[in-house]
Amino acid sequence: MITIIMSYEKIDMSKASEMLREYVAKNGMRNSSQREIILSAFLSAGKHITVDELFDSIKEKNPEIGYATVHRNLRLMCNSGIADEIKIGKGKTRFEPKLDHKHHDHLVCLKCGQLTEVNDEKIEILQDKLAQANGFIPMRHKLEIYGLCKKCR
Amino acid sequence: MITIIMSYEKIDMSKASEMLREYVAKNGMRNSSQREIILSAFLSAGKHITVDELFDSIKEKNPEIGYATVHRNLRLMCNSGIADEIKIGKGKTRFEPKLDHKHHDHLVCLKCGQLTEVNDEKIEILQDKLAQANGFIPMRHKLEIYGLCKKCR
DNA sequence: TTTAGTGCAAAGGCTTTGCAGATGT
DNA sequence: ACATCTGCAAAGCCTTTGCACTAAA
Repeated sequence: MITIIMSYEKIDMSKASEMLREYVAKNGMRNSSQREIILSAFLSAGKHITVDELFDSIKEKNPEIGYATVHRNLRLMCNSGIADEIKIGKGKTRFEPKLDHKHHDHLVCLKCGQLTEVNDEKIEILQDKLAQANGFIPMRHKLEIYGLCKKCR
Repeated sequence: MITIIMSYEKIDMSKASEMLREYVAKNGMRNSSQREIILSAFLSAGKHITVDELFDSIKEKNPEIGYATVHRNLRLMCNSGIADEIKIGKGKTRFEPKLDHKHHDHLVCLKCGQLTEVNDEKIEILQDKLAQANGFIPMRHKLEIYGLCKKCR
């Protein structure tokens, strides 16, 4: 079955917040008000966001938060399993929420740059087989299909 | 059918050279001895190579060739269809010969970083279907499977 | 000759880090 | 109090560019 995911499901903020606290506690780290602001801004961004974009969106209400802090916390979120880092083509590194957000692949429009999330179980299964046929233990994967989107075709 | 490509087929140097000359001629560009040296070094490198690695390998015999020239010519080769740029994970940009080298996907070992090239027709077909089901015209794609290779499992 | 290519060094763009001061615990 | 986190600025790292010079055509 092919599933097309056009936009994010609502992210469970309290669960994400809890996961982050847990990770922070386990690793002898501390909480901070900035971290919560960044987490909240990231989860409500609702798209594949760059560090700059997130920084800018936070700057509006919290101009005291620095770029490095945003960057460091984004990395922390990746480590704690809340966020995923995606690098597509020559574009900047982007981040997306991982929690309550199933694995998916990306359709990338070469004209307008639109990112659409898609998923196909059959492909997932074949990918695992392909890896195993080469004595490889697959753990995760990344599929990007480049072309022209509905609007640009 | 699953095809596992462990290493490069022999690259046809004269054909690549010809293609490059053609591209150069069409675009009102000129030839240069450096370009031929870089092309030759690139084609005989026989692996996914970074600009630095290529630069270093050329430096041995031709220390007068600059980094920028290697970089510029690598880009030129991409534009002329001889090379492909690949960006995997957080690693540096790598380049690989495209000519006489079929489309393939990559298995990336998370432990040792080994890159293995693989291909599966069925996946290719499903990918096109997946894209089309979303009104998308697929043109090319990139699949990377991360995990543990034979040696590291 | 004319103009693209080269080599050097410097500038860009993004990511990461050092450090002094602020802040959780 | 003590170690982490923050904010700033500076450093890194890789890629790209400006410019005077070299060399194809």
